[in-house]
Amino acid sequence: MPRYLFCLEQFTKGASTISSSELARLADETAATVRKDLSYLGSHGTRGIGYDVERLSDTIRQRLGLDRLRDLVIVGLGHLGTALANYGGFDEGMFRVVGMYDIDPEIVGSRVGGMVVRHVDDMRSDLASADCVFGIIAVPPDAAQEAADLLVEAGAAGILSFAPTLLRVPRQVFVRHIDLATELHALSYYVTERRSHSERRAAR
Amino acid sequence: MPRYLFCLEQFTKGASTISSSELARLADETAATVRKDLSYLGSHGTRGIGYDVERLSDTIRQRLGLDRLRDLVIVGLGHLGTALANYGGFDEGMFRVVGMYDIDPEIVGSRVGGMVVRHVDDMRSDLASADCVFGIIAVPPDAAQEAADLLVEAGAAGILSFAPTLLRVPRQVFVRHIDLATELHALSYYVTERRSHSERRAAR
DNA sequence: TAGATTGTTAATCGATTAACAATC
DNA sequence: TAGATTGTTAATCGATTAACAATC
Repeated sequence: MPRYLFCLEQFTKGASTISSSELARLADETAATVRKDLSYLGSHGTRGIGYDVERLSDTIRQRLGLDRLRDLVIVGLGHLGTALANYGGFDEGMFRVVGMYDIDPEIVGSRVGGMVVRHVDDMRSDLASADCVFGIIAVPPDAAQEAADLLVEAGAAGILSFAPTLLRVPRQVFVRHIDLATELHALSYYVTERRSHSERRAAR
Repeated sequence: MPRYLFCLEQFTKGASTISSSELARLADETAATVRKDLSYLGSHGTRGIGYDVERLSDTIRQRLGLDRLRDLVIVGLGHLGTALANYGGFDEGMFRVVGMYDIDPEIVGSRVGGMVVRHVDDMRSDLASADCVFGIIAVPPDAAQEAADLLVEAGAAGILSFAPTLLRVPRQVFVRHIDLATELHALSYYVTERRSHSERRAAR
């Protein structure tokens, strides 16, 4: 579902309406699946015409809980954290960075993207009044679990981790995990699969 | 499948054997599914004991085409590209960075992680003799399509893109796409879902 | 032998697809 | 009216699960 939204946002530059087959092509799906998924949203397209891009985007955003602003904190302001902090897509996407934390004295106190990096020890009190905060972990592997613990203590509702480490967190905290090695493995898998397919085809 | 490998690698510090239920817990799966998936690999566990961690890892790696070294190039050496270049997990994971490319004169010629960044125009000739190369795109959104085109021309077999842009590439090139906004959307979705669940539960 | 855990079958469940009436 | 495209049903396909014999 986030993928549909992503494709729609890419597409906005074009027409104001999109058909299920067009969206399917963009999202690498079949038209039938797209229609099924969208009808599940209770969303209303127009027969003979397609879906209103703007209206559909709004409906999906609402469904994803993106109708109100979400607060983000970034833990770890090395190269990765800095890159994430400077990522522009937050504004449109209904996220805003409300805090940046590090443990390195050289980094704490410096400015990244117009915001002063604070010490991780300040996180808990900083976020005491926040309602629903998402944490992004961009620290070295050894520090990832500690960062997760701090985020949990500070009341984070969800964590997005870029560290190649399995995190132990209470069940009520959602964790998503982006691991470069895993992504490369997946890529390698597809390429290997396809190659052996064409080899088999060539052998016939 | 890459996820199993990831979990196994995390686990290695412990015992030399792992049961389907343990692996299931780590990978957020059911024991039955794990056994089904692994049996599909033709892998052999031992009844009453479990799976040999080392042997299982090797089997999965082989299946993923990770039995031989894969070459990587990184396009875009800003903060994100630099973070990726310094990522340590390549060595164990059977990937190695063979080239770094940028277009900015301030970056071209500098050293990142012990390797000199070259100009994107050099990529094609640099990779002429390479067999199976994966490209990582870590450039700003506007430059992503251009980077993809260059990688395709240079003969990349797969592309991992961190740019929030839909890429047009020939069908034979595999693309994986990591978009921060999409990940956050997914996180937001789960949290929203769960919250409305517990509200419903509370309402009863 | 007793306990543990795999490998695999059969049953269930859910997701995808084809197809077409509804309708703009 | 003719063409296009949705929304939805019914059929198919695949994935997950339960369960248990096999066996270490």
